Amino acid sequence: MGRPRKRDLPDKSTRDRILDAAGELFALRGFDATSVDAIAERAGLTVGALYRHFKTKGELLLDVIRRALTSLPIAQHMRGDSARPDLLPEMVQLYMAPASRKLRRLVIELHTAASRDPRVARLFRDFSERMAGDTRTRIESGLRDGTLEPNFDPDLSARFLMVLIAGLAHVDTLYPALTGNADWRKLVMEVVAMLLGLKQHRLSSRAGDSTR
Amino acid sequence: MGRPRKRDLPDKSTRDRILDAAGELFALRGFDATSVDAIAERAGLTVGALYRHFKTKGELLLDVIRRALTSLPIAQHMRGDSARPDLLPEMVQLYMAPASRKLRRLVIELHTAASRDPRVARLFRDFSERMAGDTRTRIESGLRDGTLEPNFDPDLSARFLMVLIAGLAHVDTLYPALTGNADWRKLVMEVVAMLLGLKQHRLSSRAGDSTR
Amino acid sequence: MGRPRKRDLPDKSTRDRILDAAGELFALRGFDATSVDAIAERAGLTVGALYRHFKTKGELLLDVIRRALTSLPIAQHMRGDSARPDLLPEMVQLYMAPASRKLRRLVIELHTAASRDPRVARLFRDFSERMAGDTRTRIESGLRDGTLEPNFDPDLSARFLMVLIAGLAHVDTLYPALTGNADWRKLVMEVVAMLLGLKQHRLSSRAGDSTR
Amino acid sequence: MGRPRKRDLPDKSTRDRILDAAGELFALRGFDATSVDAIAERAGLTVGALYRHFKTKGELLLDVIRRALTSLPIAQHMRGDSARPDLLPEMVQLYMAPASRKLRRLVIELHTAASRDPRVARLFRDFSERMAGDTRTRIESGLRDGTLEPNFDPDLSARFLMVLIAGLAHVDTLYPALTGNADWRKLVMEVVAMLLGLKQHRLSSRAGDSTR
DNA sequence: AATGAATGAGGTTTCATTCAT
DNA sequence: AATGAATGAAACCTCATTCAT
Repeated sequence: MGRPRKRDLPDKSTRDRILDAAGELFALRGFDATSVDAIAERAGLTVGALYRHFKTKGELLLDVIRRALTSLPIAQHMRGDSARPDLLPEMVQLYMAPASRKLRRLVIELHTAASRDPRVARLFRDFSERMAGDTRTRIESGLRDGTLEPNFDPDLSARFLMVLIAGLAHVDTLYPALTGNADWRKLVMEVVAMLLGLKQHRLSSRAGDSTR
Repeated sequence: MGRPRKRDLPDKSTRDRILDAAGELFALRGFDATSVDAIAERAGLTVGALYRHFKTKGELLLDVIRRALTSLPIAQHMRGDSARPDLLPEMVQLYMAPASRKLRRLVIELHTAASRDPRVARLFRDFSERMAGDTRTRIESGLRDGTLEPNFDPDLSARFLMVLIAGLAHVDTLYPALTGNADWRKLVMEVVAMLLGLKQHRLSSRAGDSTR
Repeated sequence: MGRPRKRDLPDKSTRDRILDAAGELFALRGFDATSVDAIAERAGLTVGALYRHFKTKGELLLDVIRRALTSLPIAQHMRGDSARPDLLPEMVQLYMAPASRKLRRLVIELHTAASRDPRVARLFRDFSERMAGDTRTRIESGLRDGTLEPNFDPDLSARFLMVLIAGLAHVDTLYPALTGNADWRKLVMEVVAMLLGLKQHRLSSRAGDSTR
Repeated sequence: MGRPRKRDLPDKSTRDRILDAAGELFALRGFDATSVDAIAERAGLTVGALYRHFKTKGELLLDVIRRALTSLPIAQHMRGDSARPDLLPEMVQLYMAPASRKLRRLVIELHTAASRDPRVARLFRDFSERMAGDTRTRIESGLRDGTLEPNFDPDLSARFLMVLIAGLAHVDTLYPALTGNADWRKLVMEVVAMLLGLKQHRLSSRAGDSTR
């Protein structure tokens, strides 16, 4: 009882260790199926300590998501030069990679959490809006410098991209085989390119067109 | 204790009443957050009665999903003449309608359940494969009779459509305003048309293309 | 619903079929662990029917035991000529046989039930008294005709025999290997013989004595 | 909700309090008929607390029995000098005393539990073997130093003693009056003495023999 | 800042019993 | 005499949360 006798020095802050643990478990088993004890154990401490850092399990979820939304590879990626529209296809590419499986899992959990808890929903909507805005800016920038020839309204295209990403999160559940299928990834990239009006891609799409 | 004296005649079978109640609640609050008591109460029974019809809560979920997968408007829709590829856009249209909100909610719950329970995952994958197969057949049929000029492999296109539908389920969470936006629906339909190679749509897409 | 459409003619009375089923299950799994549904199913009918024959599960246990106490091989055996004391060792012999395992199991269940339910306890005590009385009569009869030379009070010897039988019921749990061990059975028989003062046995006991 | 503000200091460890409570109730009403709530209440806790100490009710039974088997007066008694065979009759004497009623009750419960749960059966068989081995050692020791002149194989005699003890556990159910009967106890002791080949007892037995 | 035993409410499941048919 | 759906109470167990240490 009392403070721990010693312990391998925790290079990360306790708070971060908890957020990491919770994030992994929420993504793995879902919010409801993850017990506070399990989180504490994975973080290397006990419930009591956890409750010194987070008021309730719900708050913890909120913080996990808050952090995920900013540290998500997608979000990170987008923080780059907002004038470069070519980062958009790159981001989708990255997101579809077999290695991003855990990321896709977390996105699903995020959506689920948002559909349950209004506070999460709020956070999530704000994030989604920011993402849509950023994407729109990139499209418009591409339009100005002639890199893109968009077929559709940039705002709606941007939102479509986000919806598509939401759908792609479910690929592992729907068609597990697709993750490793190069043709599949190519198809998705074509659609993205068509959506943005990316020039060289449209050509490649035409080419594919004529061969059939 | 024991049997009740009588009761207002339940026109539907008890089993169906339970499945209805469970379906609604699962869609509304999710599997974990729905208590067996709540289901029983909504079905107008006691828990004990529920357990005479379903071995466990998990089995109940399985049966709810089984039924949903066959009675889902989408599935129903697809049961029509398999030679008519124009049903595909129609189906997507229907799915995006504001009125289908509950349906989209259930689809999310389905995905979540599938990512938790391997048995649900199995059921779901089978269903998804069937849907993909059916869609592919329609595309190929359109290719033969000249209605479609697909740009891509019909099988992959079919799967993309399913992934897109999964994504569209999240529209209410991501961008609630889109549901009522006609331009948005038009954009989605264009993408679908492009995917299938639906002739007139491709032209309209081209047209939009040239105006910008 | 209603009466059954037909069924394989039940040669035994329904009541007996229920008692048989209950007896087997009680012996197998114990009273508490046996559900009324299981009994009904094994008897080839449904709960409702069972409850037409027995008021409660407790009453059913009582009747099972009542019947067991009269139809038990032991009891049957004892019904023979009450002047023949040699039936006593025979009975013990029979009781120890590997084939009587189920019987021993039921005896344990009986004891357990008696230690739980005062009504069963009453029934059981009456039965035990009868058995002790019968045994005492046999011993006294042997004493009169010179077959036996009892070392102890016949009444106490008789009771000791019953206690020993209770203990022997636990052999399968305590030392499963003993059931098939001839030396073991011989030892028990020696003790029984010594208890009753059975003449030839005492000699054989003496013989064994001297060889060691 | 949450932890209570304080409480009368529980001198015993919580774990022990639970084991005590469970032991008493199991002996009193049997395993099945004892609810976890009842145990918790008797131990002065809530169920939740109980479950922090024992994984399931079954594990609790196992631990109760484990503790009983080592702390049982019988087992304690036997831990004494293993060269003193005279402890055996003493132990039986103690076991038959009216005051040992609860002990006998627990022994029955033990047997019942063993016949239900294979894990309990295992524990119990190990214990029984140990007891038999110890008893045999004592008999052989008595044989060497001339205190005993066993009539039978020491190993079988030892096992018979254990079976007899199992039977004696049922005395309260079979013939409640015997517990207080000195003649009865004398008879049992004679049989034990005869079994072990205890010299003076054999003589007294012989003596009784000749007077009849 | 951390421990971990304890609470209390709620979850899923089982089951003896009843009663309309 | 039989069916079997339904009841309601109680069983076992889990878990977020608190608090003395």
